Parts: sequence; structure tokens; C-alpha cells
Amino acid sequence: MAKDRKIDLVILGLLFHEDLTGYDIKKRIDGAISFFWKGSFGNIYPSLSDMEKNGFVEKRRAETKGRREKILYHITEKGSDALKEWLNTEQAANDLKYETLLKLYFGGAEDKSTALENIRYFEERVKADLAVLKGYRESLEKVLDRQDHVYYYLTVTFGIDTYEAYLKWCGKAKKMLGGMKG
Amino acid sequence: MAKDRKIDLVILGLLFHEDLTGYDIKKRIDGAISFFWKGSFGNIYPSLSDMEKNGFVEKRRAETKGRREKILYHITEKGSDALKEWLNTEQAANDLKYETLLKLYFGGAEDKSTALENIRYFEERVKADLAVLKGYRESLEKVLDRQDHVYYYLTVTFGIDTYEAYLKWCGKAKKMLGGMKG
DNA sequence: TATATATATATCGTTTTGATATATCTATTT
DNA sequence: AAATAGATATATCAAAACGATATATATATA
Repeated sequence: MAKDRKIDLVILGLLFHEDLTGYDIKKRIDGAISFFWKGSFGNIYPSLSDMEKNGFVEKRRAETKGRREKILYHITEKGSDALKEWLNTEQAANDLKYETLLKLYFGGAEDKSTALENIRYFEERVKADLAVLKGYRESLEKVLDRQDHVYYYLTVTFGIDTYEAYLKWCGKAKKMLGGMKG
Repeated sequence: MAKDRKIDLVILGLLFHEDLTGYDIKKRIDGAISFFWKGSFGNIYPSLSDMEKNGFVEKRRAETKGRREKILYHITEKGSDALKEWLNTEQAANDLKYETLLKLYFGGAEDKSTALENIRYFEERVKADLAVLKGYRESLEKVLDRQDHVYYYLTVTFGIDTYEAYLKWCGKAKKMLGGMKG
């Protein structure tokens, strides 16, 4: 595991539950996780390769029955230890990049209709994403007896709560801009 | 301006109002903007250098009165056009990285006290940041007659609304984890 | 059968991050 | 007056992330 490479921890977290290929890992990240973290082949494969070299994960040839071979990765004890150590460190960096707010902040360079367009576009995407998150929540509510699912459920409700706050703000912002001259 | 370099737009947005040095730009970004976008010397100086080469900004020697010279940057018409073009493009990427949620998602690898620690740490920082944002809001409320300030105000209220949603979620999450076995 | 889509691994150029190096100016302390 | 700490100012570097693309096989569909 590299010193400051966060993707390593994402991968170890996923491998803690099951063996996965690099492609599987990408799919997992693109699911429910994508609302709060992202990954690309460009960092997943180099991470797997380095972690394998350093003994945090190991390769398990999948039973391919004559088909094209694929590489399943399995977490080692060293990998589990690294994951747990990270979970137990207090600090956690939450880095937010809202291009929407950046545009709004510089809105004075154009007329208010431009800013309103920006907010409306944001609002539409938030509504769409919120619907997806509510779908996840509904599925998870049925299986909350399993401990892992409580953790998944909490991340989903975090998304729902913040997205609903976004929508309320959109309403207020549109009203305020609407009442402004220019 | 580079093809996909977002820091270019941040700099152009700031220079639209006033001439600034690279150091000034860093300070501006570290202020109210840092809640939704970040920048470092490592991308600010290369961006300024490239944009100067390509005619988006130009150097203005500051009146230093014998003191050490500093480089003030001034936005050109080409730079203003690029800023406005960006403001008028519909899509805006909001990339959120919550290490807090990442740890929570993988919480099943440790016991629930670890997850609770994670949430409590997050809660404390949100409270501190929220106080700063409320201070900004108070200052801005006095000067809302100026159009630019309305835009700044909206980005600040976005922060306040979402941070308050975070805190409500923290309360619910702690309660839910508290009632869970393990 | 043709073809579009999904699976799977890998790499590359660009951009960002975070730290550090260097030097000057200004305010404070001794 | 001298020492020093902190702010100002520019710049660079290694490491990491991003986004796109290349390559090839497997599977579903028209």
C-alpha cells in the first residue's frame, strides 16, 4: 500500500468481503459508492499491481473453464491490518468540488439568467440522483438485520438528507435570484 | 487556458474583479471559496504561467517603491471571453470525496465504536466549519444591495444548509449505531 | 451471421495534490 | 539595535488522480 493513495483503502475495503477482479472493483465503485467516492481504471490497476507486489493482496486464478483467464484479487492479513489501521485513524479528509457553486460565485460576470440556468441544471441532476438513492434505501430497509447493511444504509441516508437540503436551497436560490435586478 | 484545467477558470473568475498576484489568488481560494473548491501553489503558478503565454492574462508590474517586485496578473478580453463561455456551458461536475462515508461504508471490518468515533470526529469539524460559514453570512447580509454579494451569499447559504443537514444526520446515525448490537 | 454491448486488463498524457525550497518583508520580542 | 518569528511571494517536484483510449474476448441481440 502506498503512503497517500486513498484508492488502496477503497480496494482493500471491497476485498475484505469478497475476492474481485479489477473490473469488478470498478463496477462496485460505480454503484452506491460513487455518491461519495470515485475510481478509475487509471488508478485501480496500478494500485492492485503495487499492492500485490507489497503483499497486501494476492492473485487467485479464477476457474475459467477454458475461457479467457481473469485475475481475482484476495486480501491478505497484511491488507486487512492496513484497512483496520486506516479505519481507526481519527482524521478523514472530505474534499468537495462543486463546480456549480464555483460558477454561481463568479455569477456577476454574466447576467442572472446564466446563474439561474446553472441552478436549474444542478436541480435536475440532484432530483435524478435522489431517486436512485431512494431506490437503494428501499432495498436496504428490507435487510437491516445484517450488520453490514446498517453501514450501507447510513451512507445512503446521508446522501438522501443532503440531496434534499440541496433541493430546498435550489428553491430559495431561484426565488432570491428571481427577485434580483439584472 | 488549458483544455481541462479547472483552476484556470477559478483564477479568471477572481481576476475578473481585480488584479492579483499568485499569492493573493491562493489567499482568496483559501477563504470562502475553500468550502467548495481548493487550489494549491502547485497548480496556481503553472496555470498563471501558461495563461500568460496564451494571452488569457497579462503581467502588470506592481508599484513596489524600491521594495521587492511582485507580479500582478490582469485578465485580458480573451480571458474574460473564456470565463463567460464556461459560465454559459450547462454541465458542471460536482466531485465529492467523503472519506468519512468511505470509512463508514467499510465499518463492518471493525466494531461499531470505531464507526461512532468516525462520526463524532466528522460532527465536530462540521460544527466548527458551520460557525465560520454563519459568520460569513452575517457579514454578507449587511451588503446584499450589491449584486456580487448576492452570489457570494447564495454559496454561503448552500454551505450552511448542507452542513445543518449533516448535523441532523449525525444525530440519527449515532442513535442508529447506538441501538445496534456489536 | 453480423453486430452491438459487456467483460477484462492495461497504459498514457494531463491535471491535481501536498510538500518543500528559497527569499524578502514586516512586526514583535529581547 | 539585534534577533526572530510570521507573513508575503514565487517556484518546483514527486506522487496521485483523472479521463480517455487501446486491445481483446465473451455474450446477447437483431
